[in-house]
Amino acid sequence: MPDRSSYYLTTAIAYPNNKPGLHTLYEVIGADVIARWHRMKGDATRFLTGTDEHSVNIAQRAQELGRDTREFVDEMVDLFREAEDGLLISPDRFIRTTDPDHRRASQEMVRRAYANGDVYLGKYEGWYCPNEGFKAPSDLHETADGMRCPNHPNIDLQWLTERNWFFRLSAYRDRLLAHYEAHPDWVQPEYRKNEMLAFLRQGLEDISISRETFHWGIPFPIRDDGSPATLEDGSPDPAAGVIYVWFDALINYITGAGFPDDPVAFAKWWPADLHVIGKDINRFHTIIWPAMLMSAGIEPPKKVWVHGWLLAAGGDRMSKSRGNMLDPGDVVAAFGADGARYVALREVAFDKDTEVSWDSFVRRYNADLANDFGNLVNRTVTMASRYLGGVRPAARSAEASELATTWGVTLPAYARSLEGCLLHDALASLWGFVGDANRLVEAEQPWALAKAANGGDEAAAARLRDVLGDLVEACRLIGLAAAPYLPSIAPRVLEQLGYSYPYATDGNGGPALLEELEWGRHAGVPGSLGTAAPLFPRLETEAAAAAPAGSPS
RNA sequence: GGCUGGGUAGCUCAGUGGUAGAGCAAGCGGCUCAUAAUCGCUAGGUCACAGGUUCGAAUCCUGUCCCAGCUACCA
Repeated sequence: MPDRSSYYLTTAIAYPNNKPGLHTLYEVIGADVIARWHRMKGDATRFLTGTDEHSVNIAQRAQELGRDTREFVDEMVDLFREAEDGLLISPDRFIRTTDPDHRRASQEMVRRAYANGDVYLGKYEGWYCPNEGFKAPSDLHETADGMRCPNHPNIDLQWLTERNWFFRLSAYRDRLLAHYEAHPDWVQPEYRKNEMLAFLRQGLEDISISRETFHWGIPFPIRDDGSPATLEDGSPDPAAGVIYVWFDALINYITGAGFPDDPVAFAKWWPADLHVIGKDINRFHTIIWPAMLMSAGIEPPKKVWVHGWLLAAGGDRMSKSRGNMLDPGDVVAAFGADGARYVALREVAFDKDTEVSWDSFVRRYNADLANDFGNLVNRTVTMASRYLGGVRPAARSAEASELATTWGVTLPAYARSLEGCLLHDALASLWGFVGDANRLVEAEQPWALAKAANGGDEAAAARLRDVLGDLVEACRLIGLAAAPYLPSIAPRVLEQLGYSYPYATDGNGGPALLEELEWGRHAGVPGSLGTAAPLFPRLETEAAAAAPAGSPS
């Protein structure tokens, strides 16, 4: 047997300065679906998600609240983990940039870049807010009194120069362009790649990678003279400053693969197969990050997928401060974890921004999950139980069943979309098949066949078994195929159909999914149907589905 | 400002030269196995606006208006 192929994917790590909204977790839900798909296919899969905790804003926020920074982030990180648990996110590791191995990885990357001649001492100049540190000009207002910080308009800003270490990003322009040329699909969707190519062609400036005005960060491992920045007692020398948060944040992806402590694991997982990121951090991932890796003699990731955002009604960006975000807890409470995952990924295109609302989620849930799929399973199990005495009917052969023919088209389209990160298109393909199954019920009218069979019509009895067998098989296939999206409902579908569910709760173990998704895979296996029970209770649009206060409507 | 993409049915969107499409929502009808579910039918658009090319334009060209993204150190 050949080794299982490995698949390593990551999300961006979130900065935990607040309770996460659904728009933040959307990316993680999408990545989780991809991770589960690969696990079920039988790939050795590693899925990394986590938090980016070294931003000056985090330290600032903790200070405002009068809290110890570490204690504050621990609490915020718990909120993230709870929200992810509620959505059945299944990371193989939840990485925190405050983890000790990440400190080692970040310092090692600085050392390697330094050894390679790509790190040098320079100075960083800019407007400095005494309360917040250096501010980008784009974050400031120019007034008659000079430049002002929007958060502290009464304080005079200072033009300061700080000693900084710089990374020689400018040296990597041509190598990056060559990389883009050699790997034309490495940044997707295409228009996101083109934006970065345009940026590259303008030329690159070096970037600062250290800070010395605050100490919430990973200690910079090198002194001005190149010697290790370690004090006699082995502790880091605070005078050396800290690694700038962006440089350390990106490195989480290799820390999570075993760098530098575990070369065997690292060789297995790296380069990553997929980074799923938001459009706001494209440049960091597709220009700075590959240059950092090149400098350290490490291959760039194979693919970066840049997803869009959930927008509130009117096209506004969702945020806590705007008061228009969807609380994942509310969404899970109303739709269930599976329903929340489904509506988010079905309503929002994974390759661009989409406007969503509580109402659009309710409509989608009712139409696709309660009415189409949930009801299909319910009517199938009910009819088969009633008409056939609880014995599970076998599907017809693939040659004899029109549903099998349709499935032969549906599954490849579904798999192609999913593996191409078009997670919404994948669901659209699969739900087309749900409609085919519902139409078969109307065309065959099993209740009429049952009546005829009761009257002694042998042909009708045979046809009844065939039709219901096909429908049971269709439900099995849909339930299994949708399992990455509906991880807790899929086992219940199989159970109602009288099948055991062979995968663990994270999708690992069990037979290769694509084999299980062959029409009639278990047609010869006798079994009894389970009990029909609604999988997705319908939400009434007026009472039960009322949007929680504060949600965009 | 520059570059790129977009403005199509109430909603979300597909459709790159040949008589406007899907899903949802709405109305009507059928069926009864089912979560008032399902199946069928109907209605609904001067395809942002104005010119132009063409036998013919949502689709190509020009201009205008509007929206979004990119245009480097908040992350």
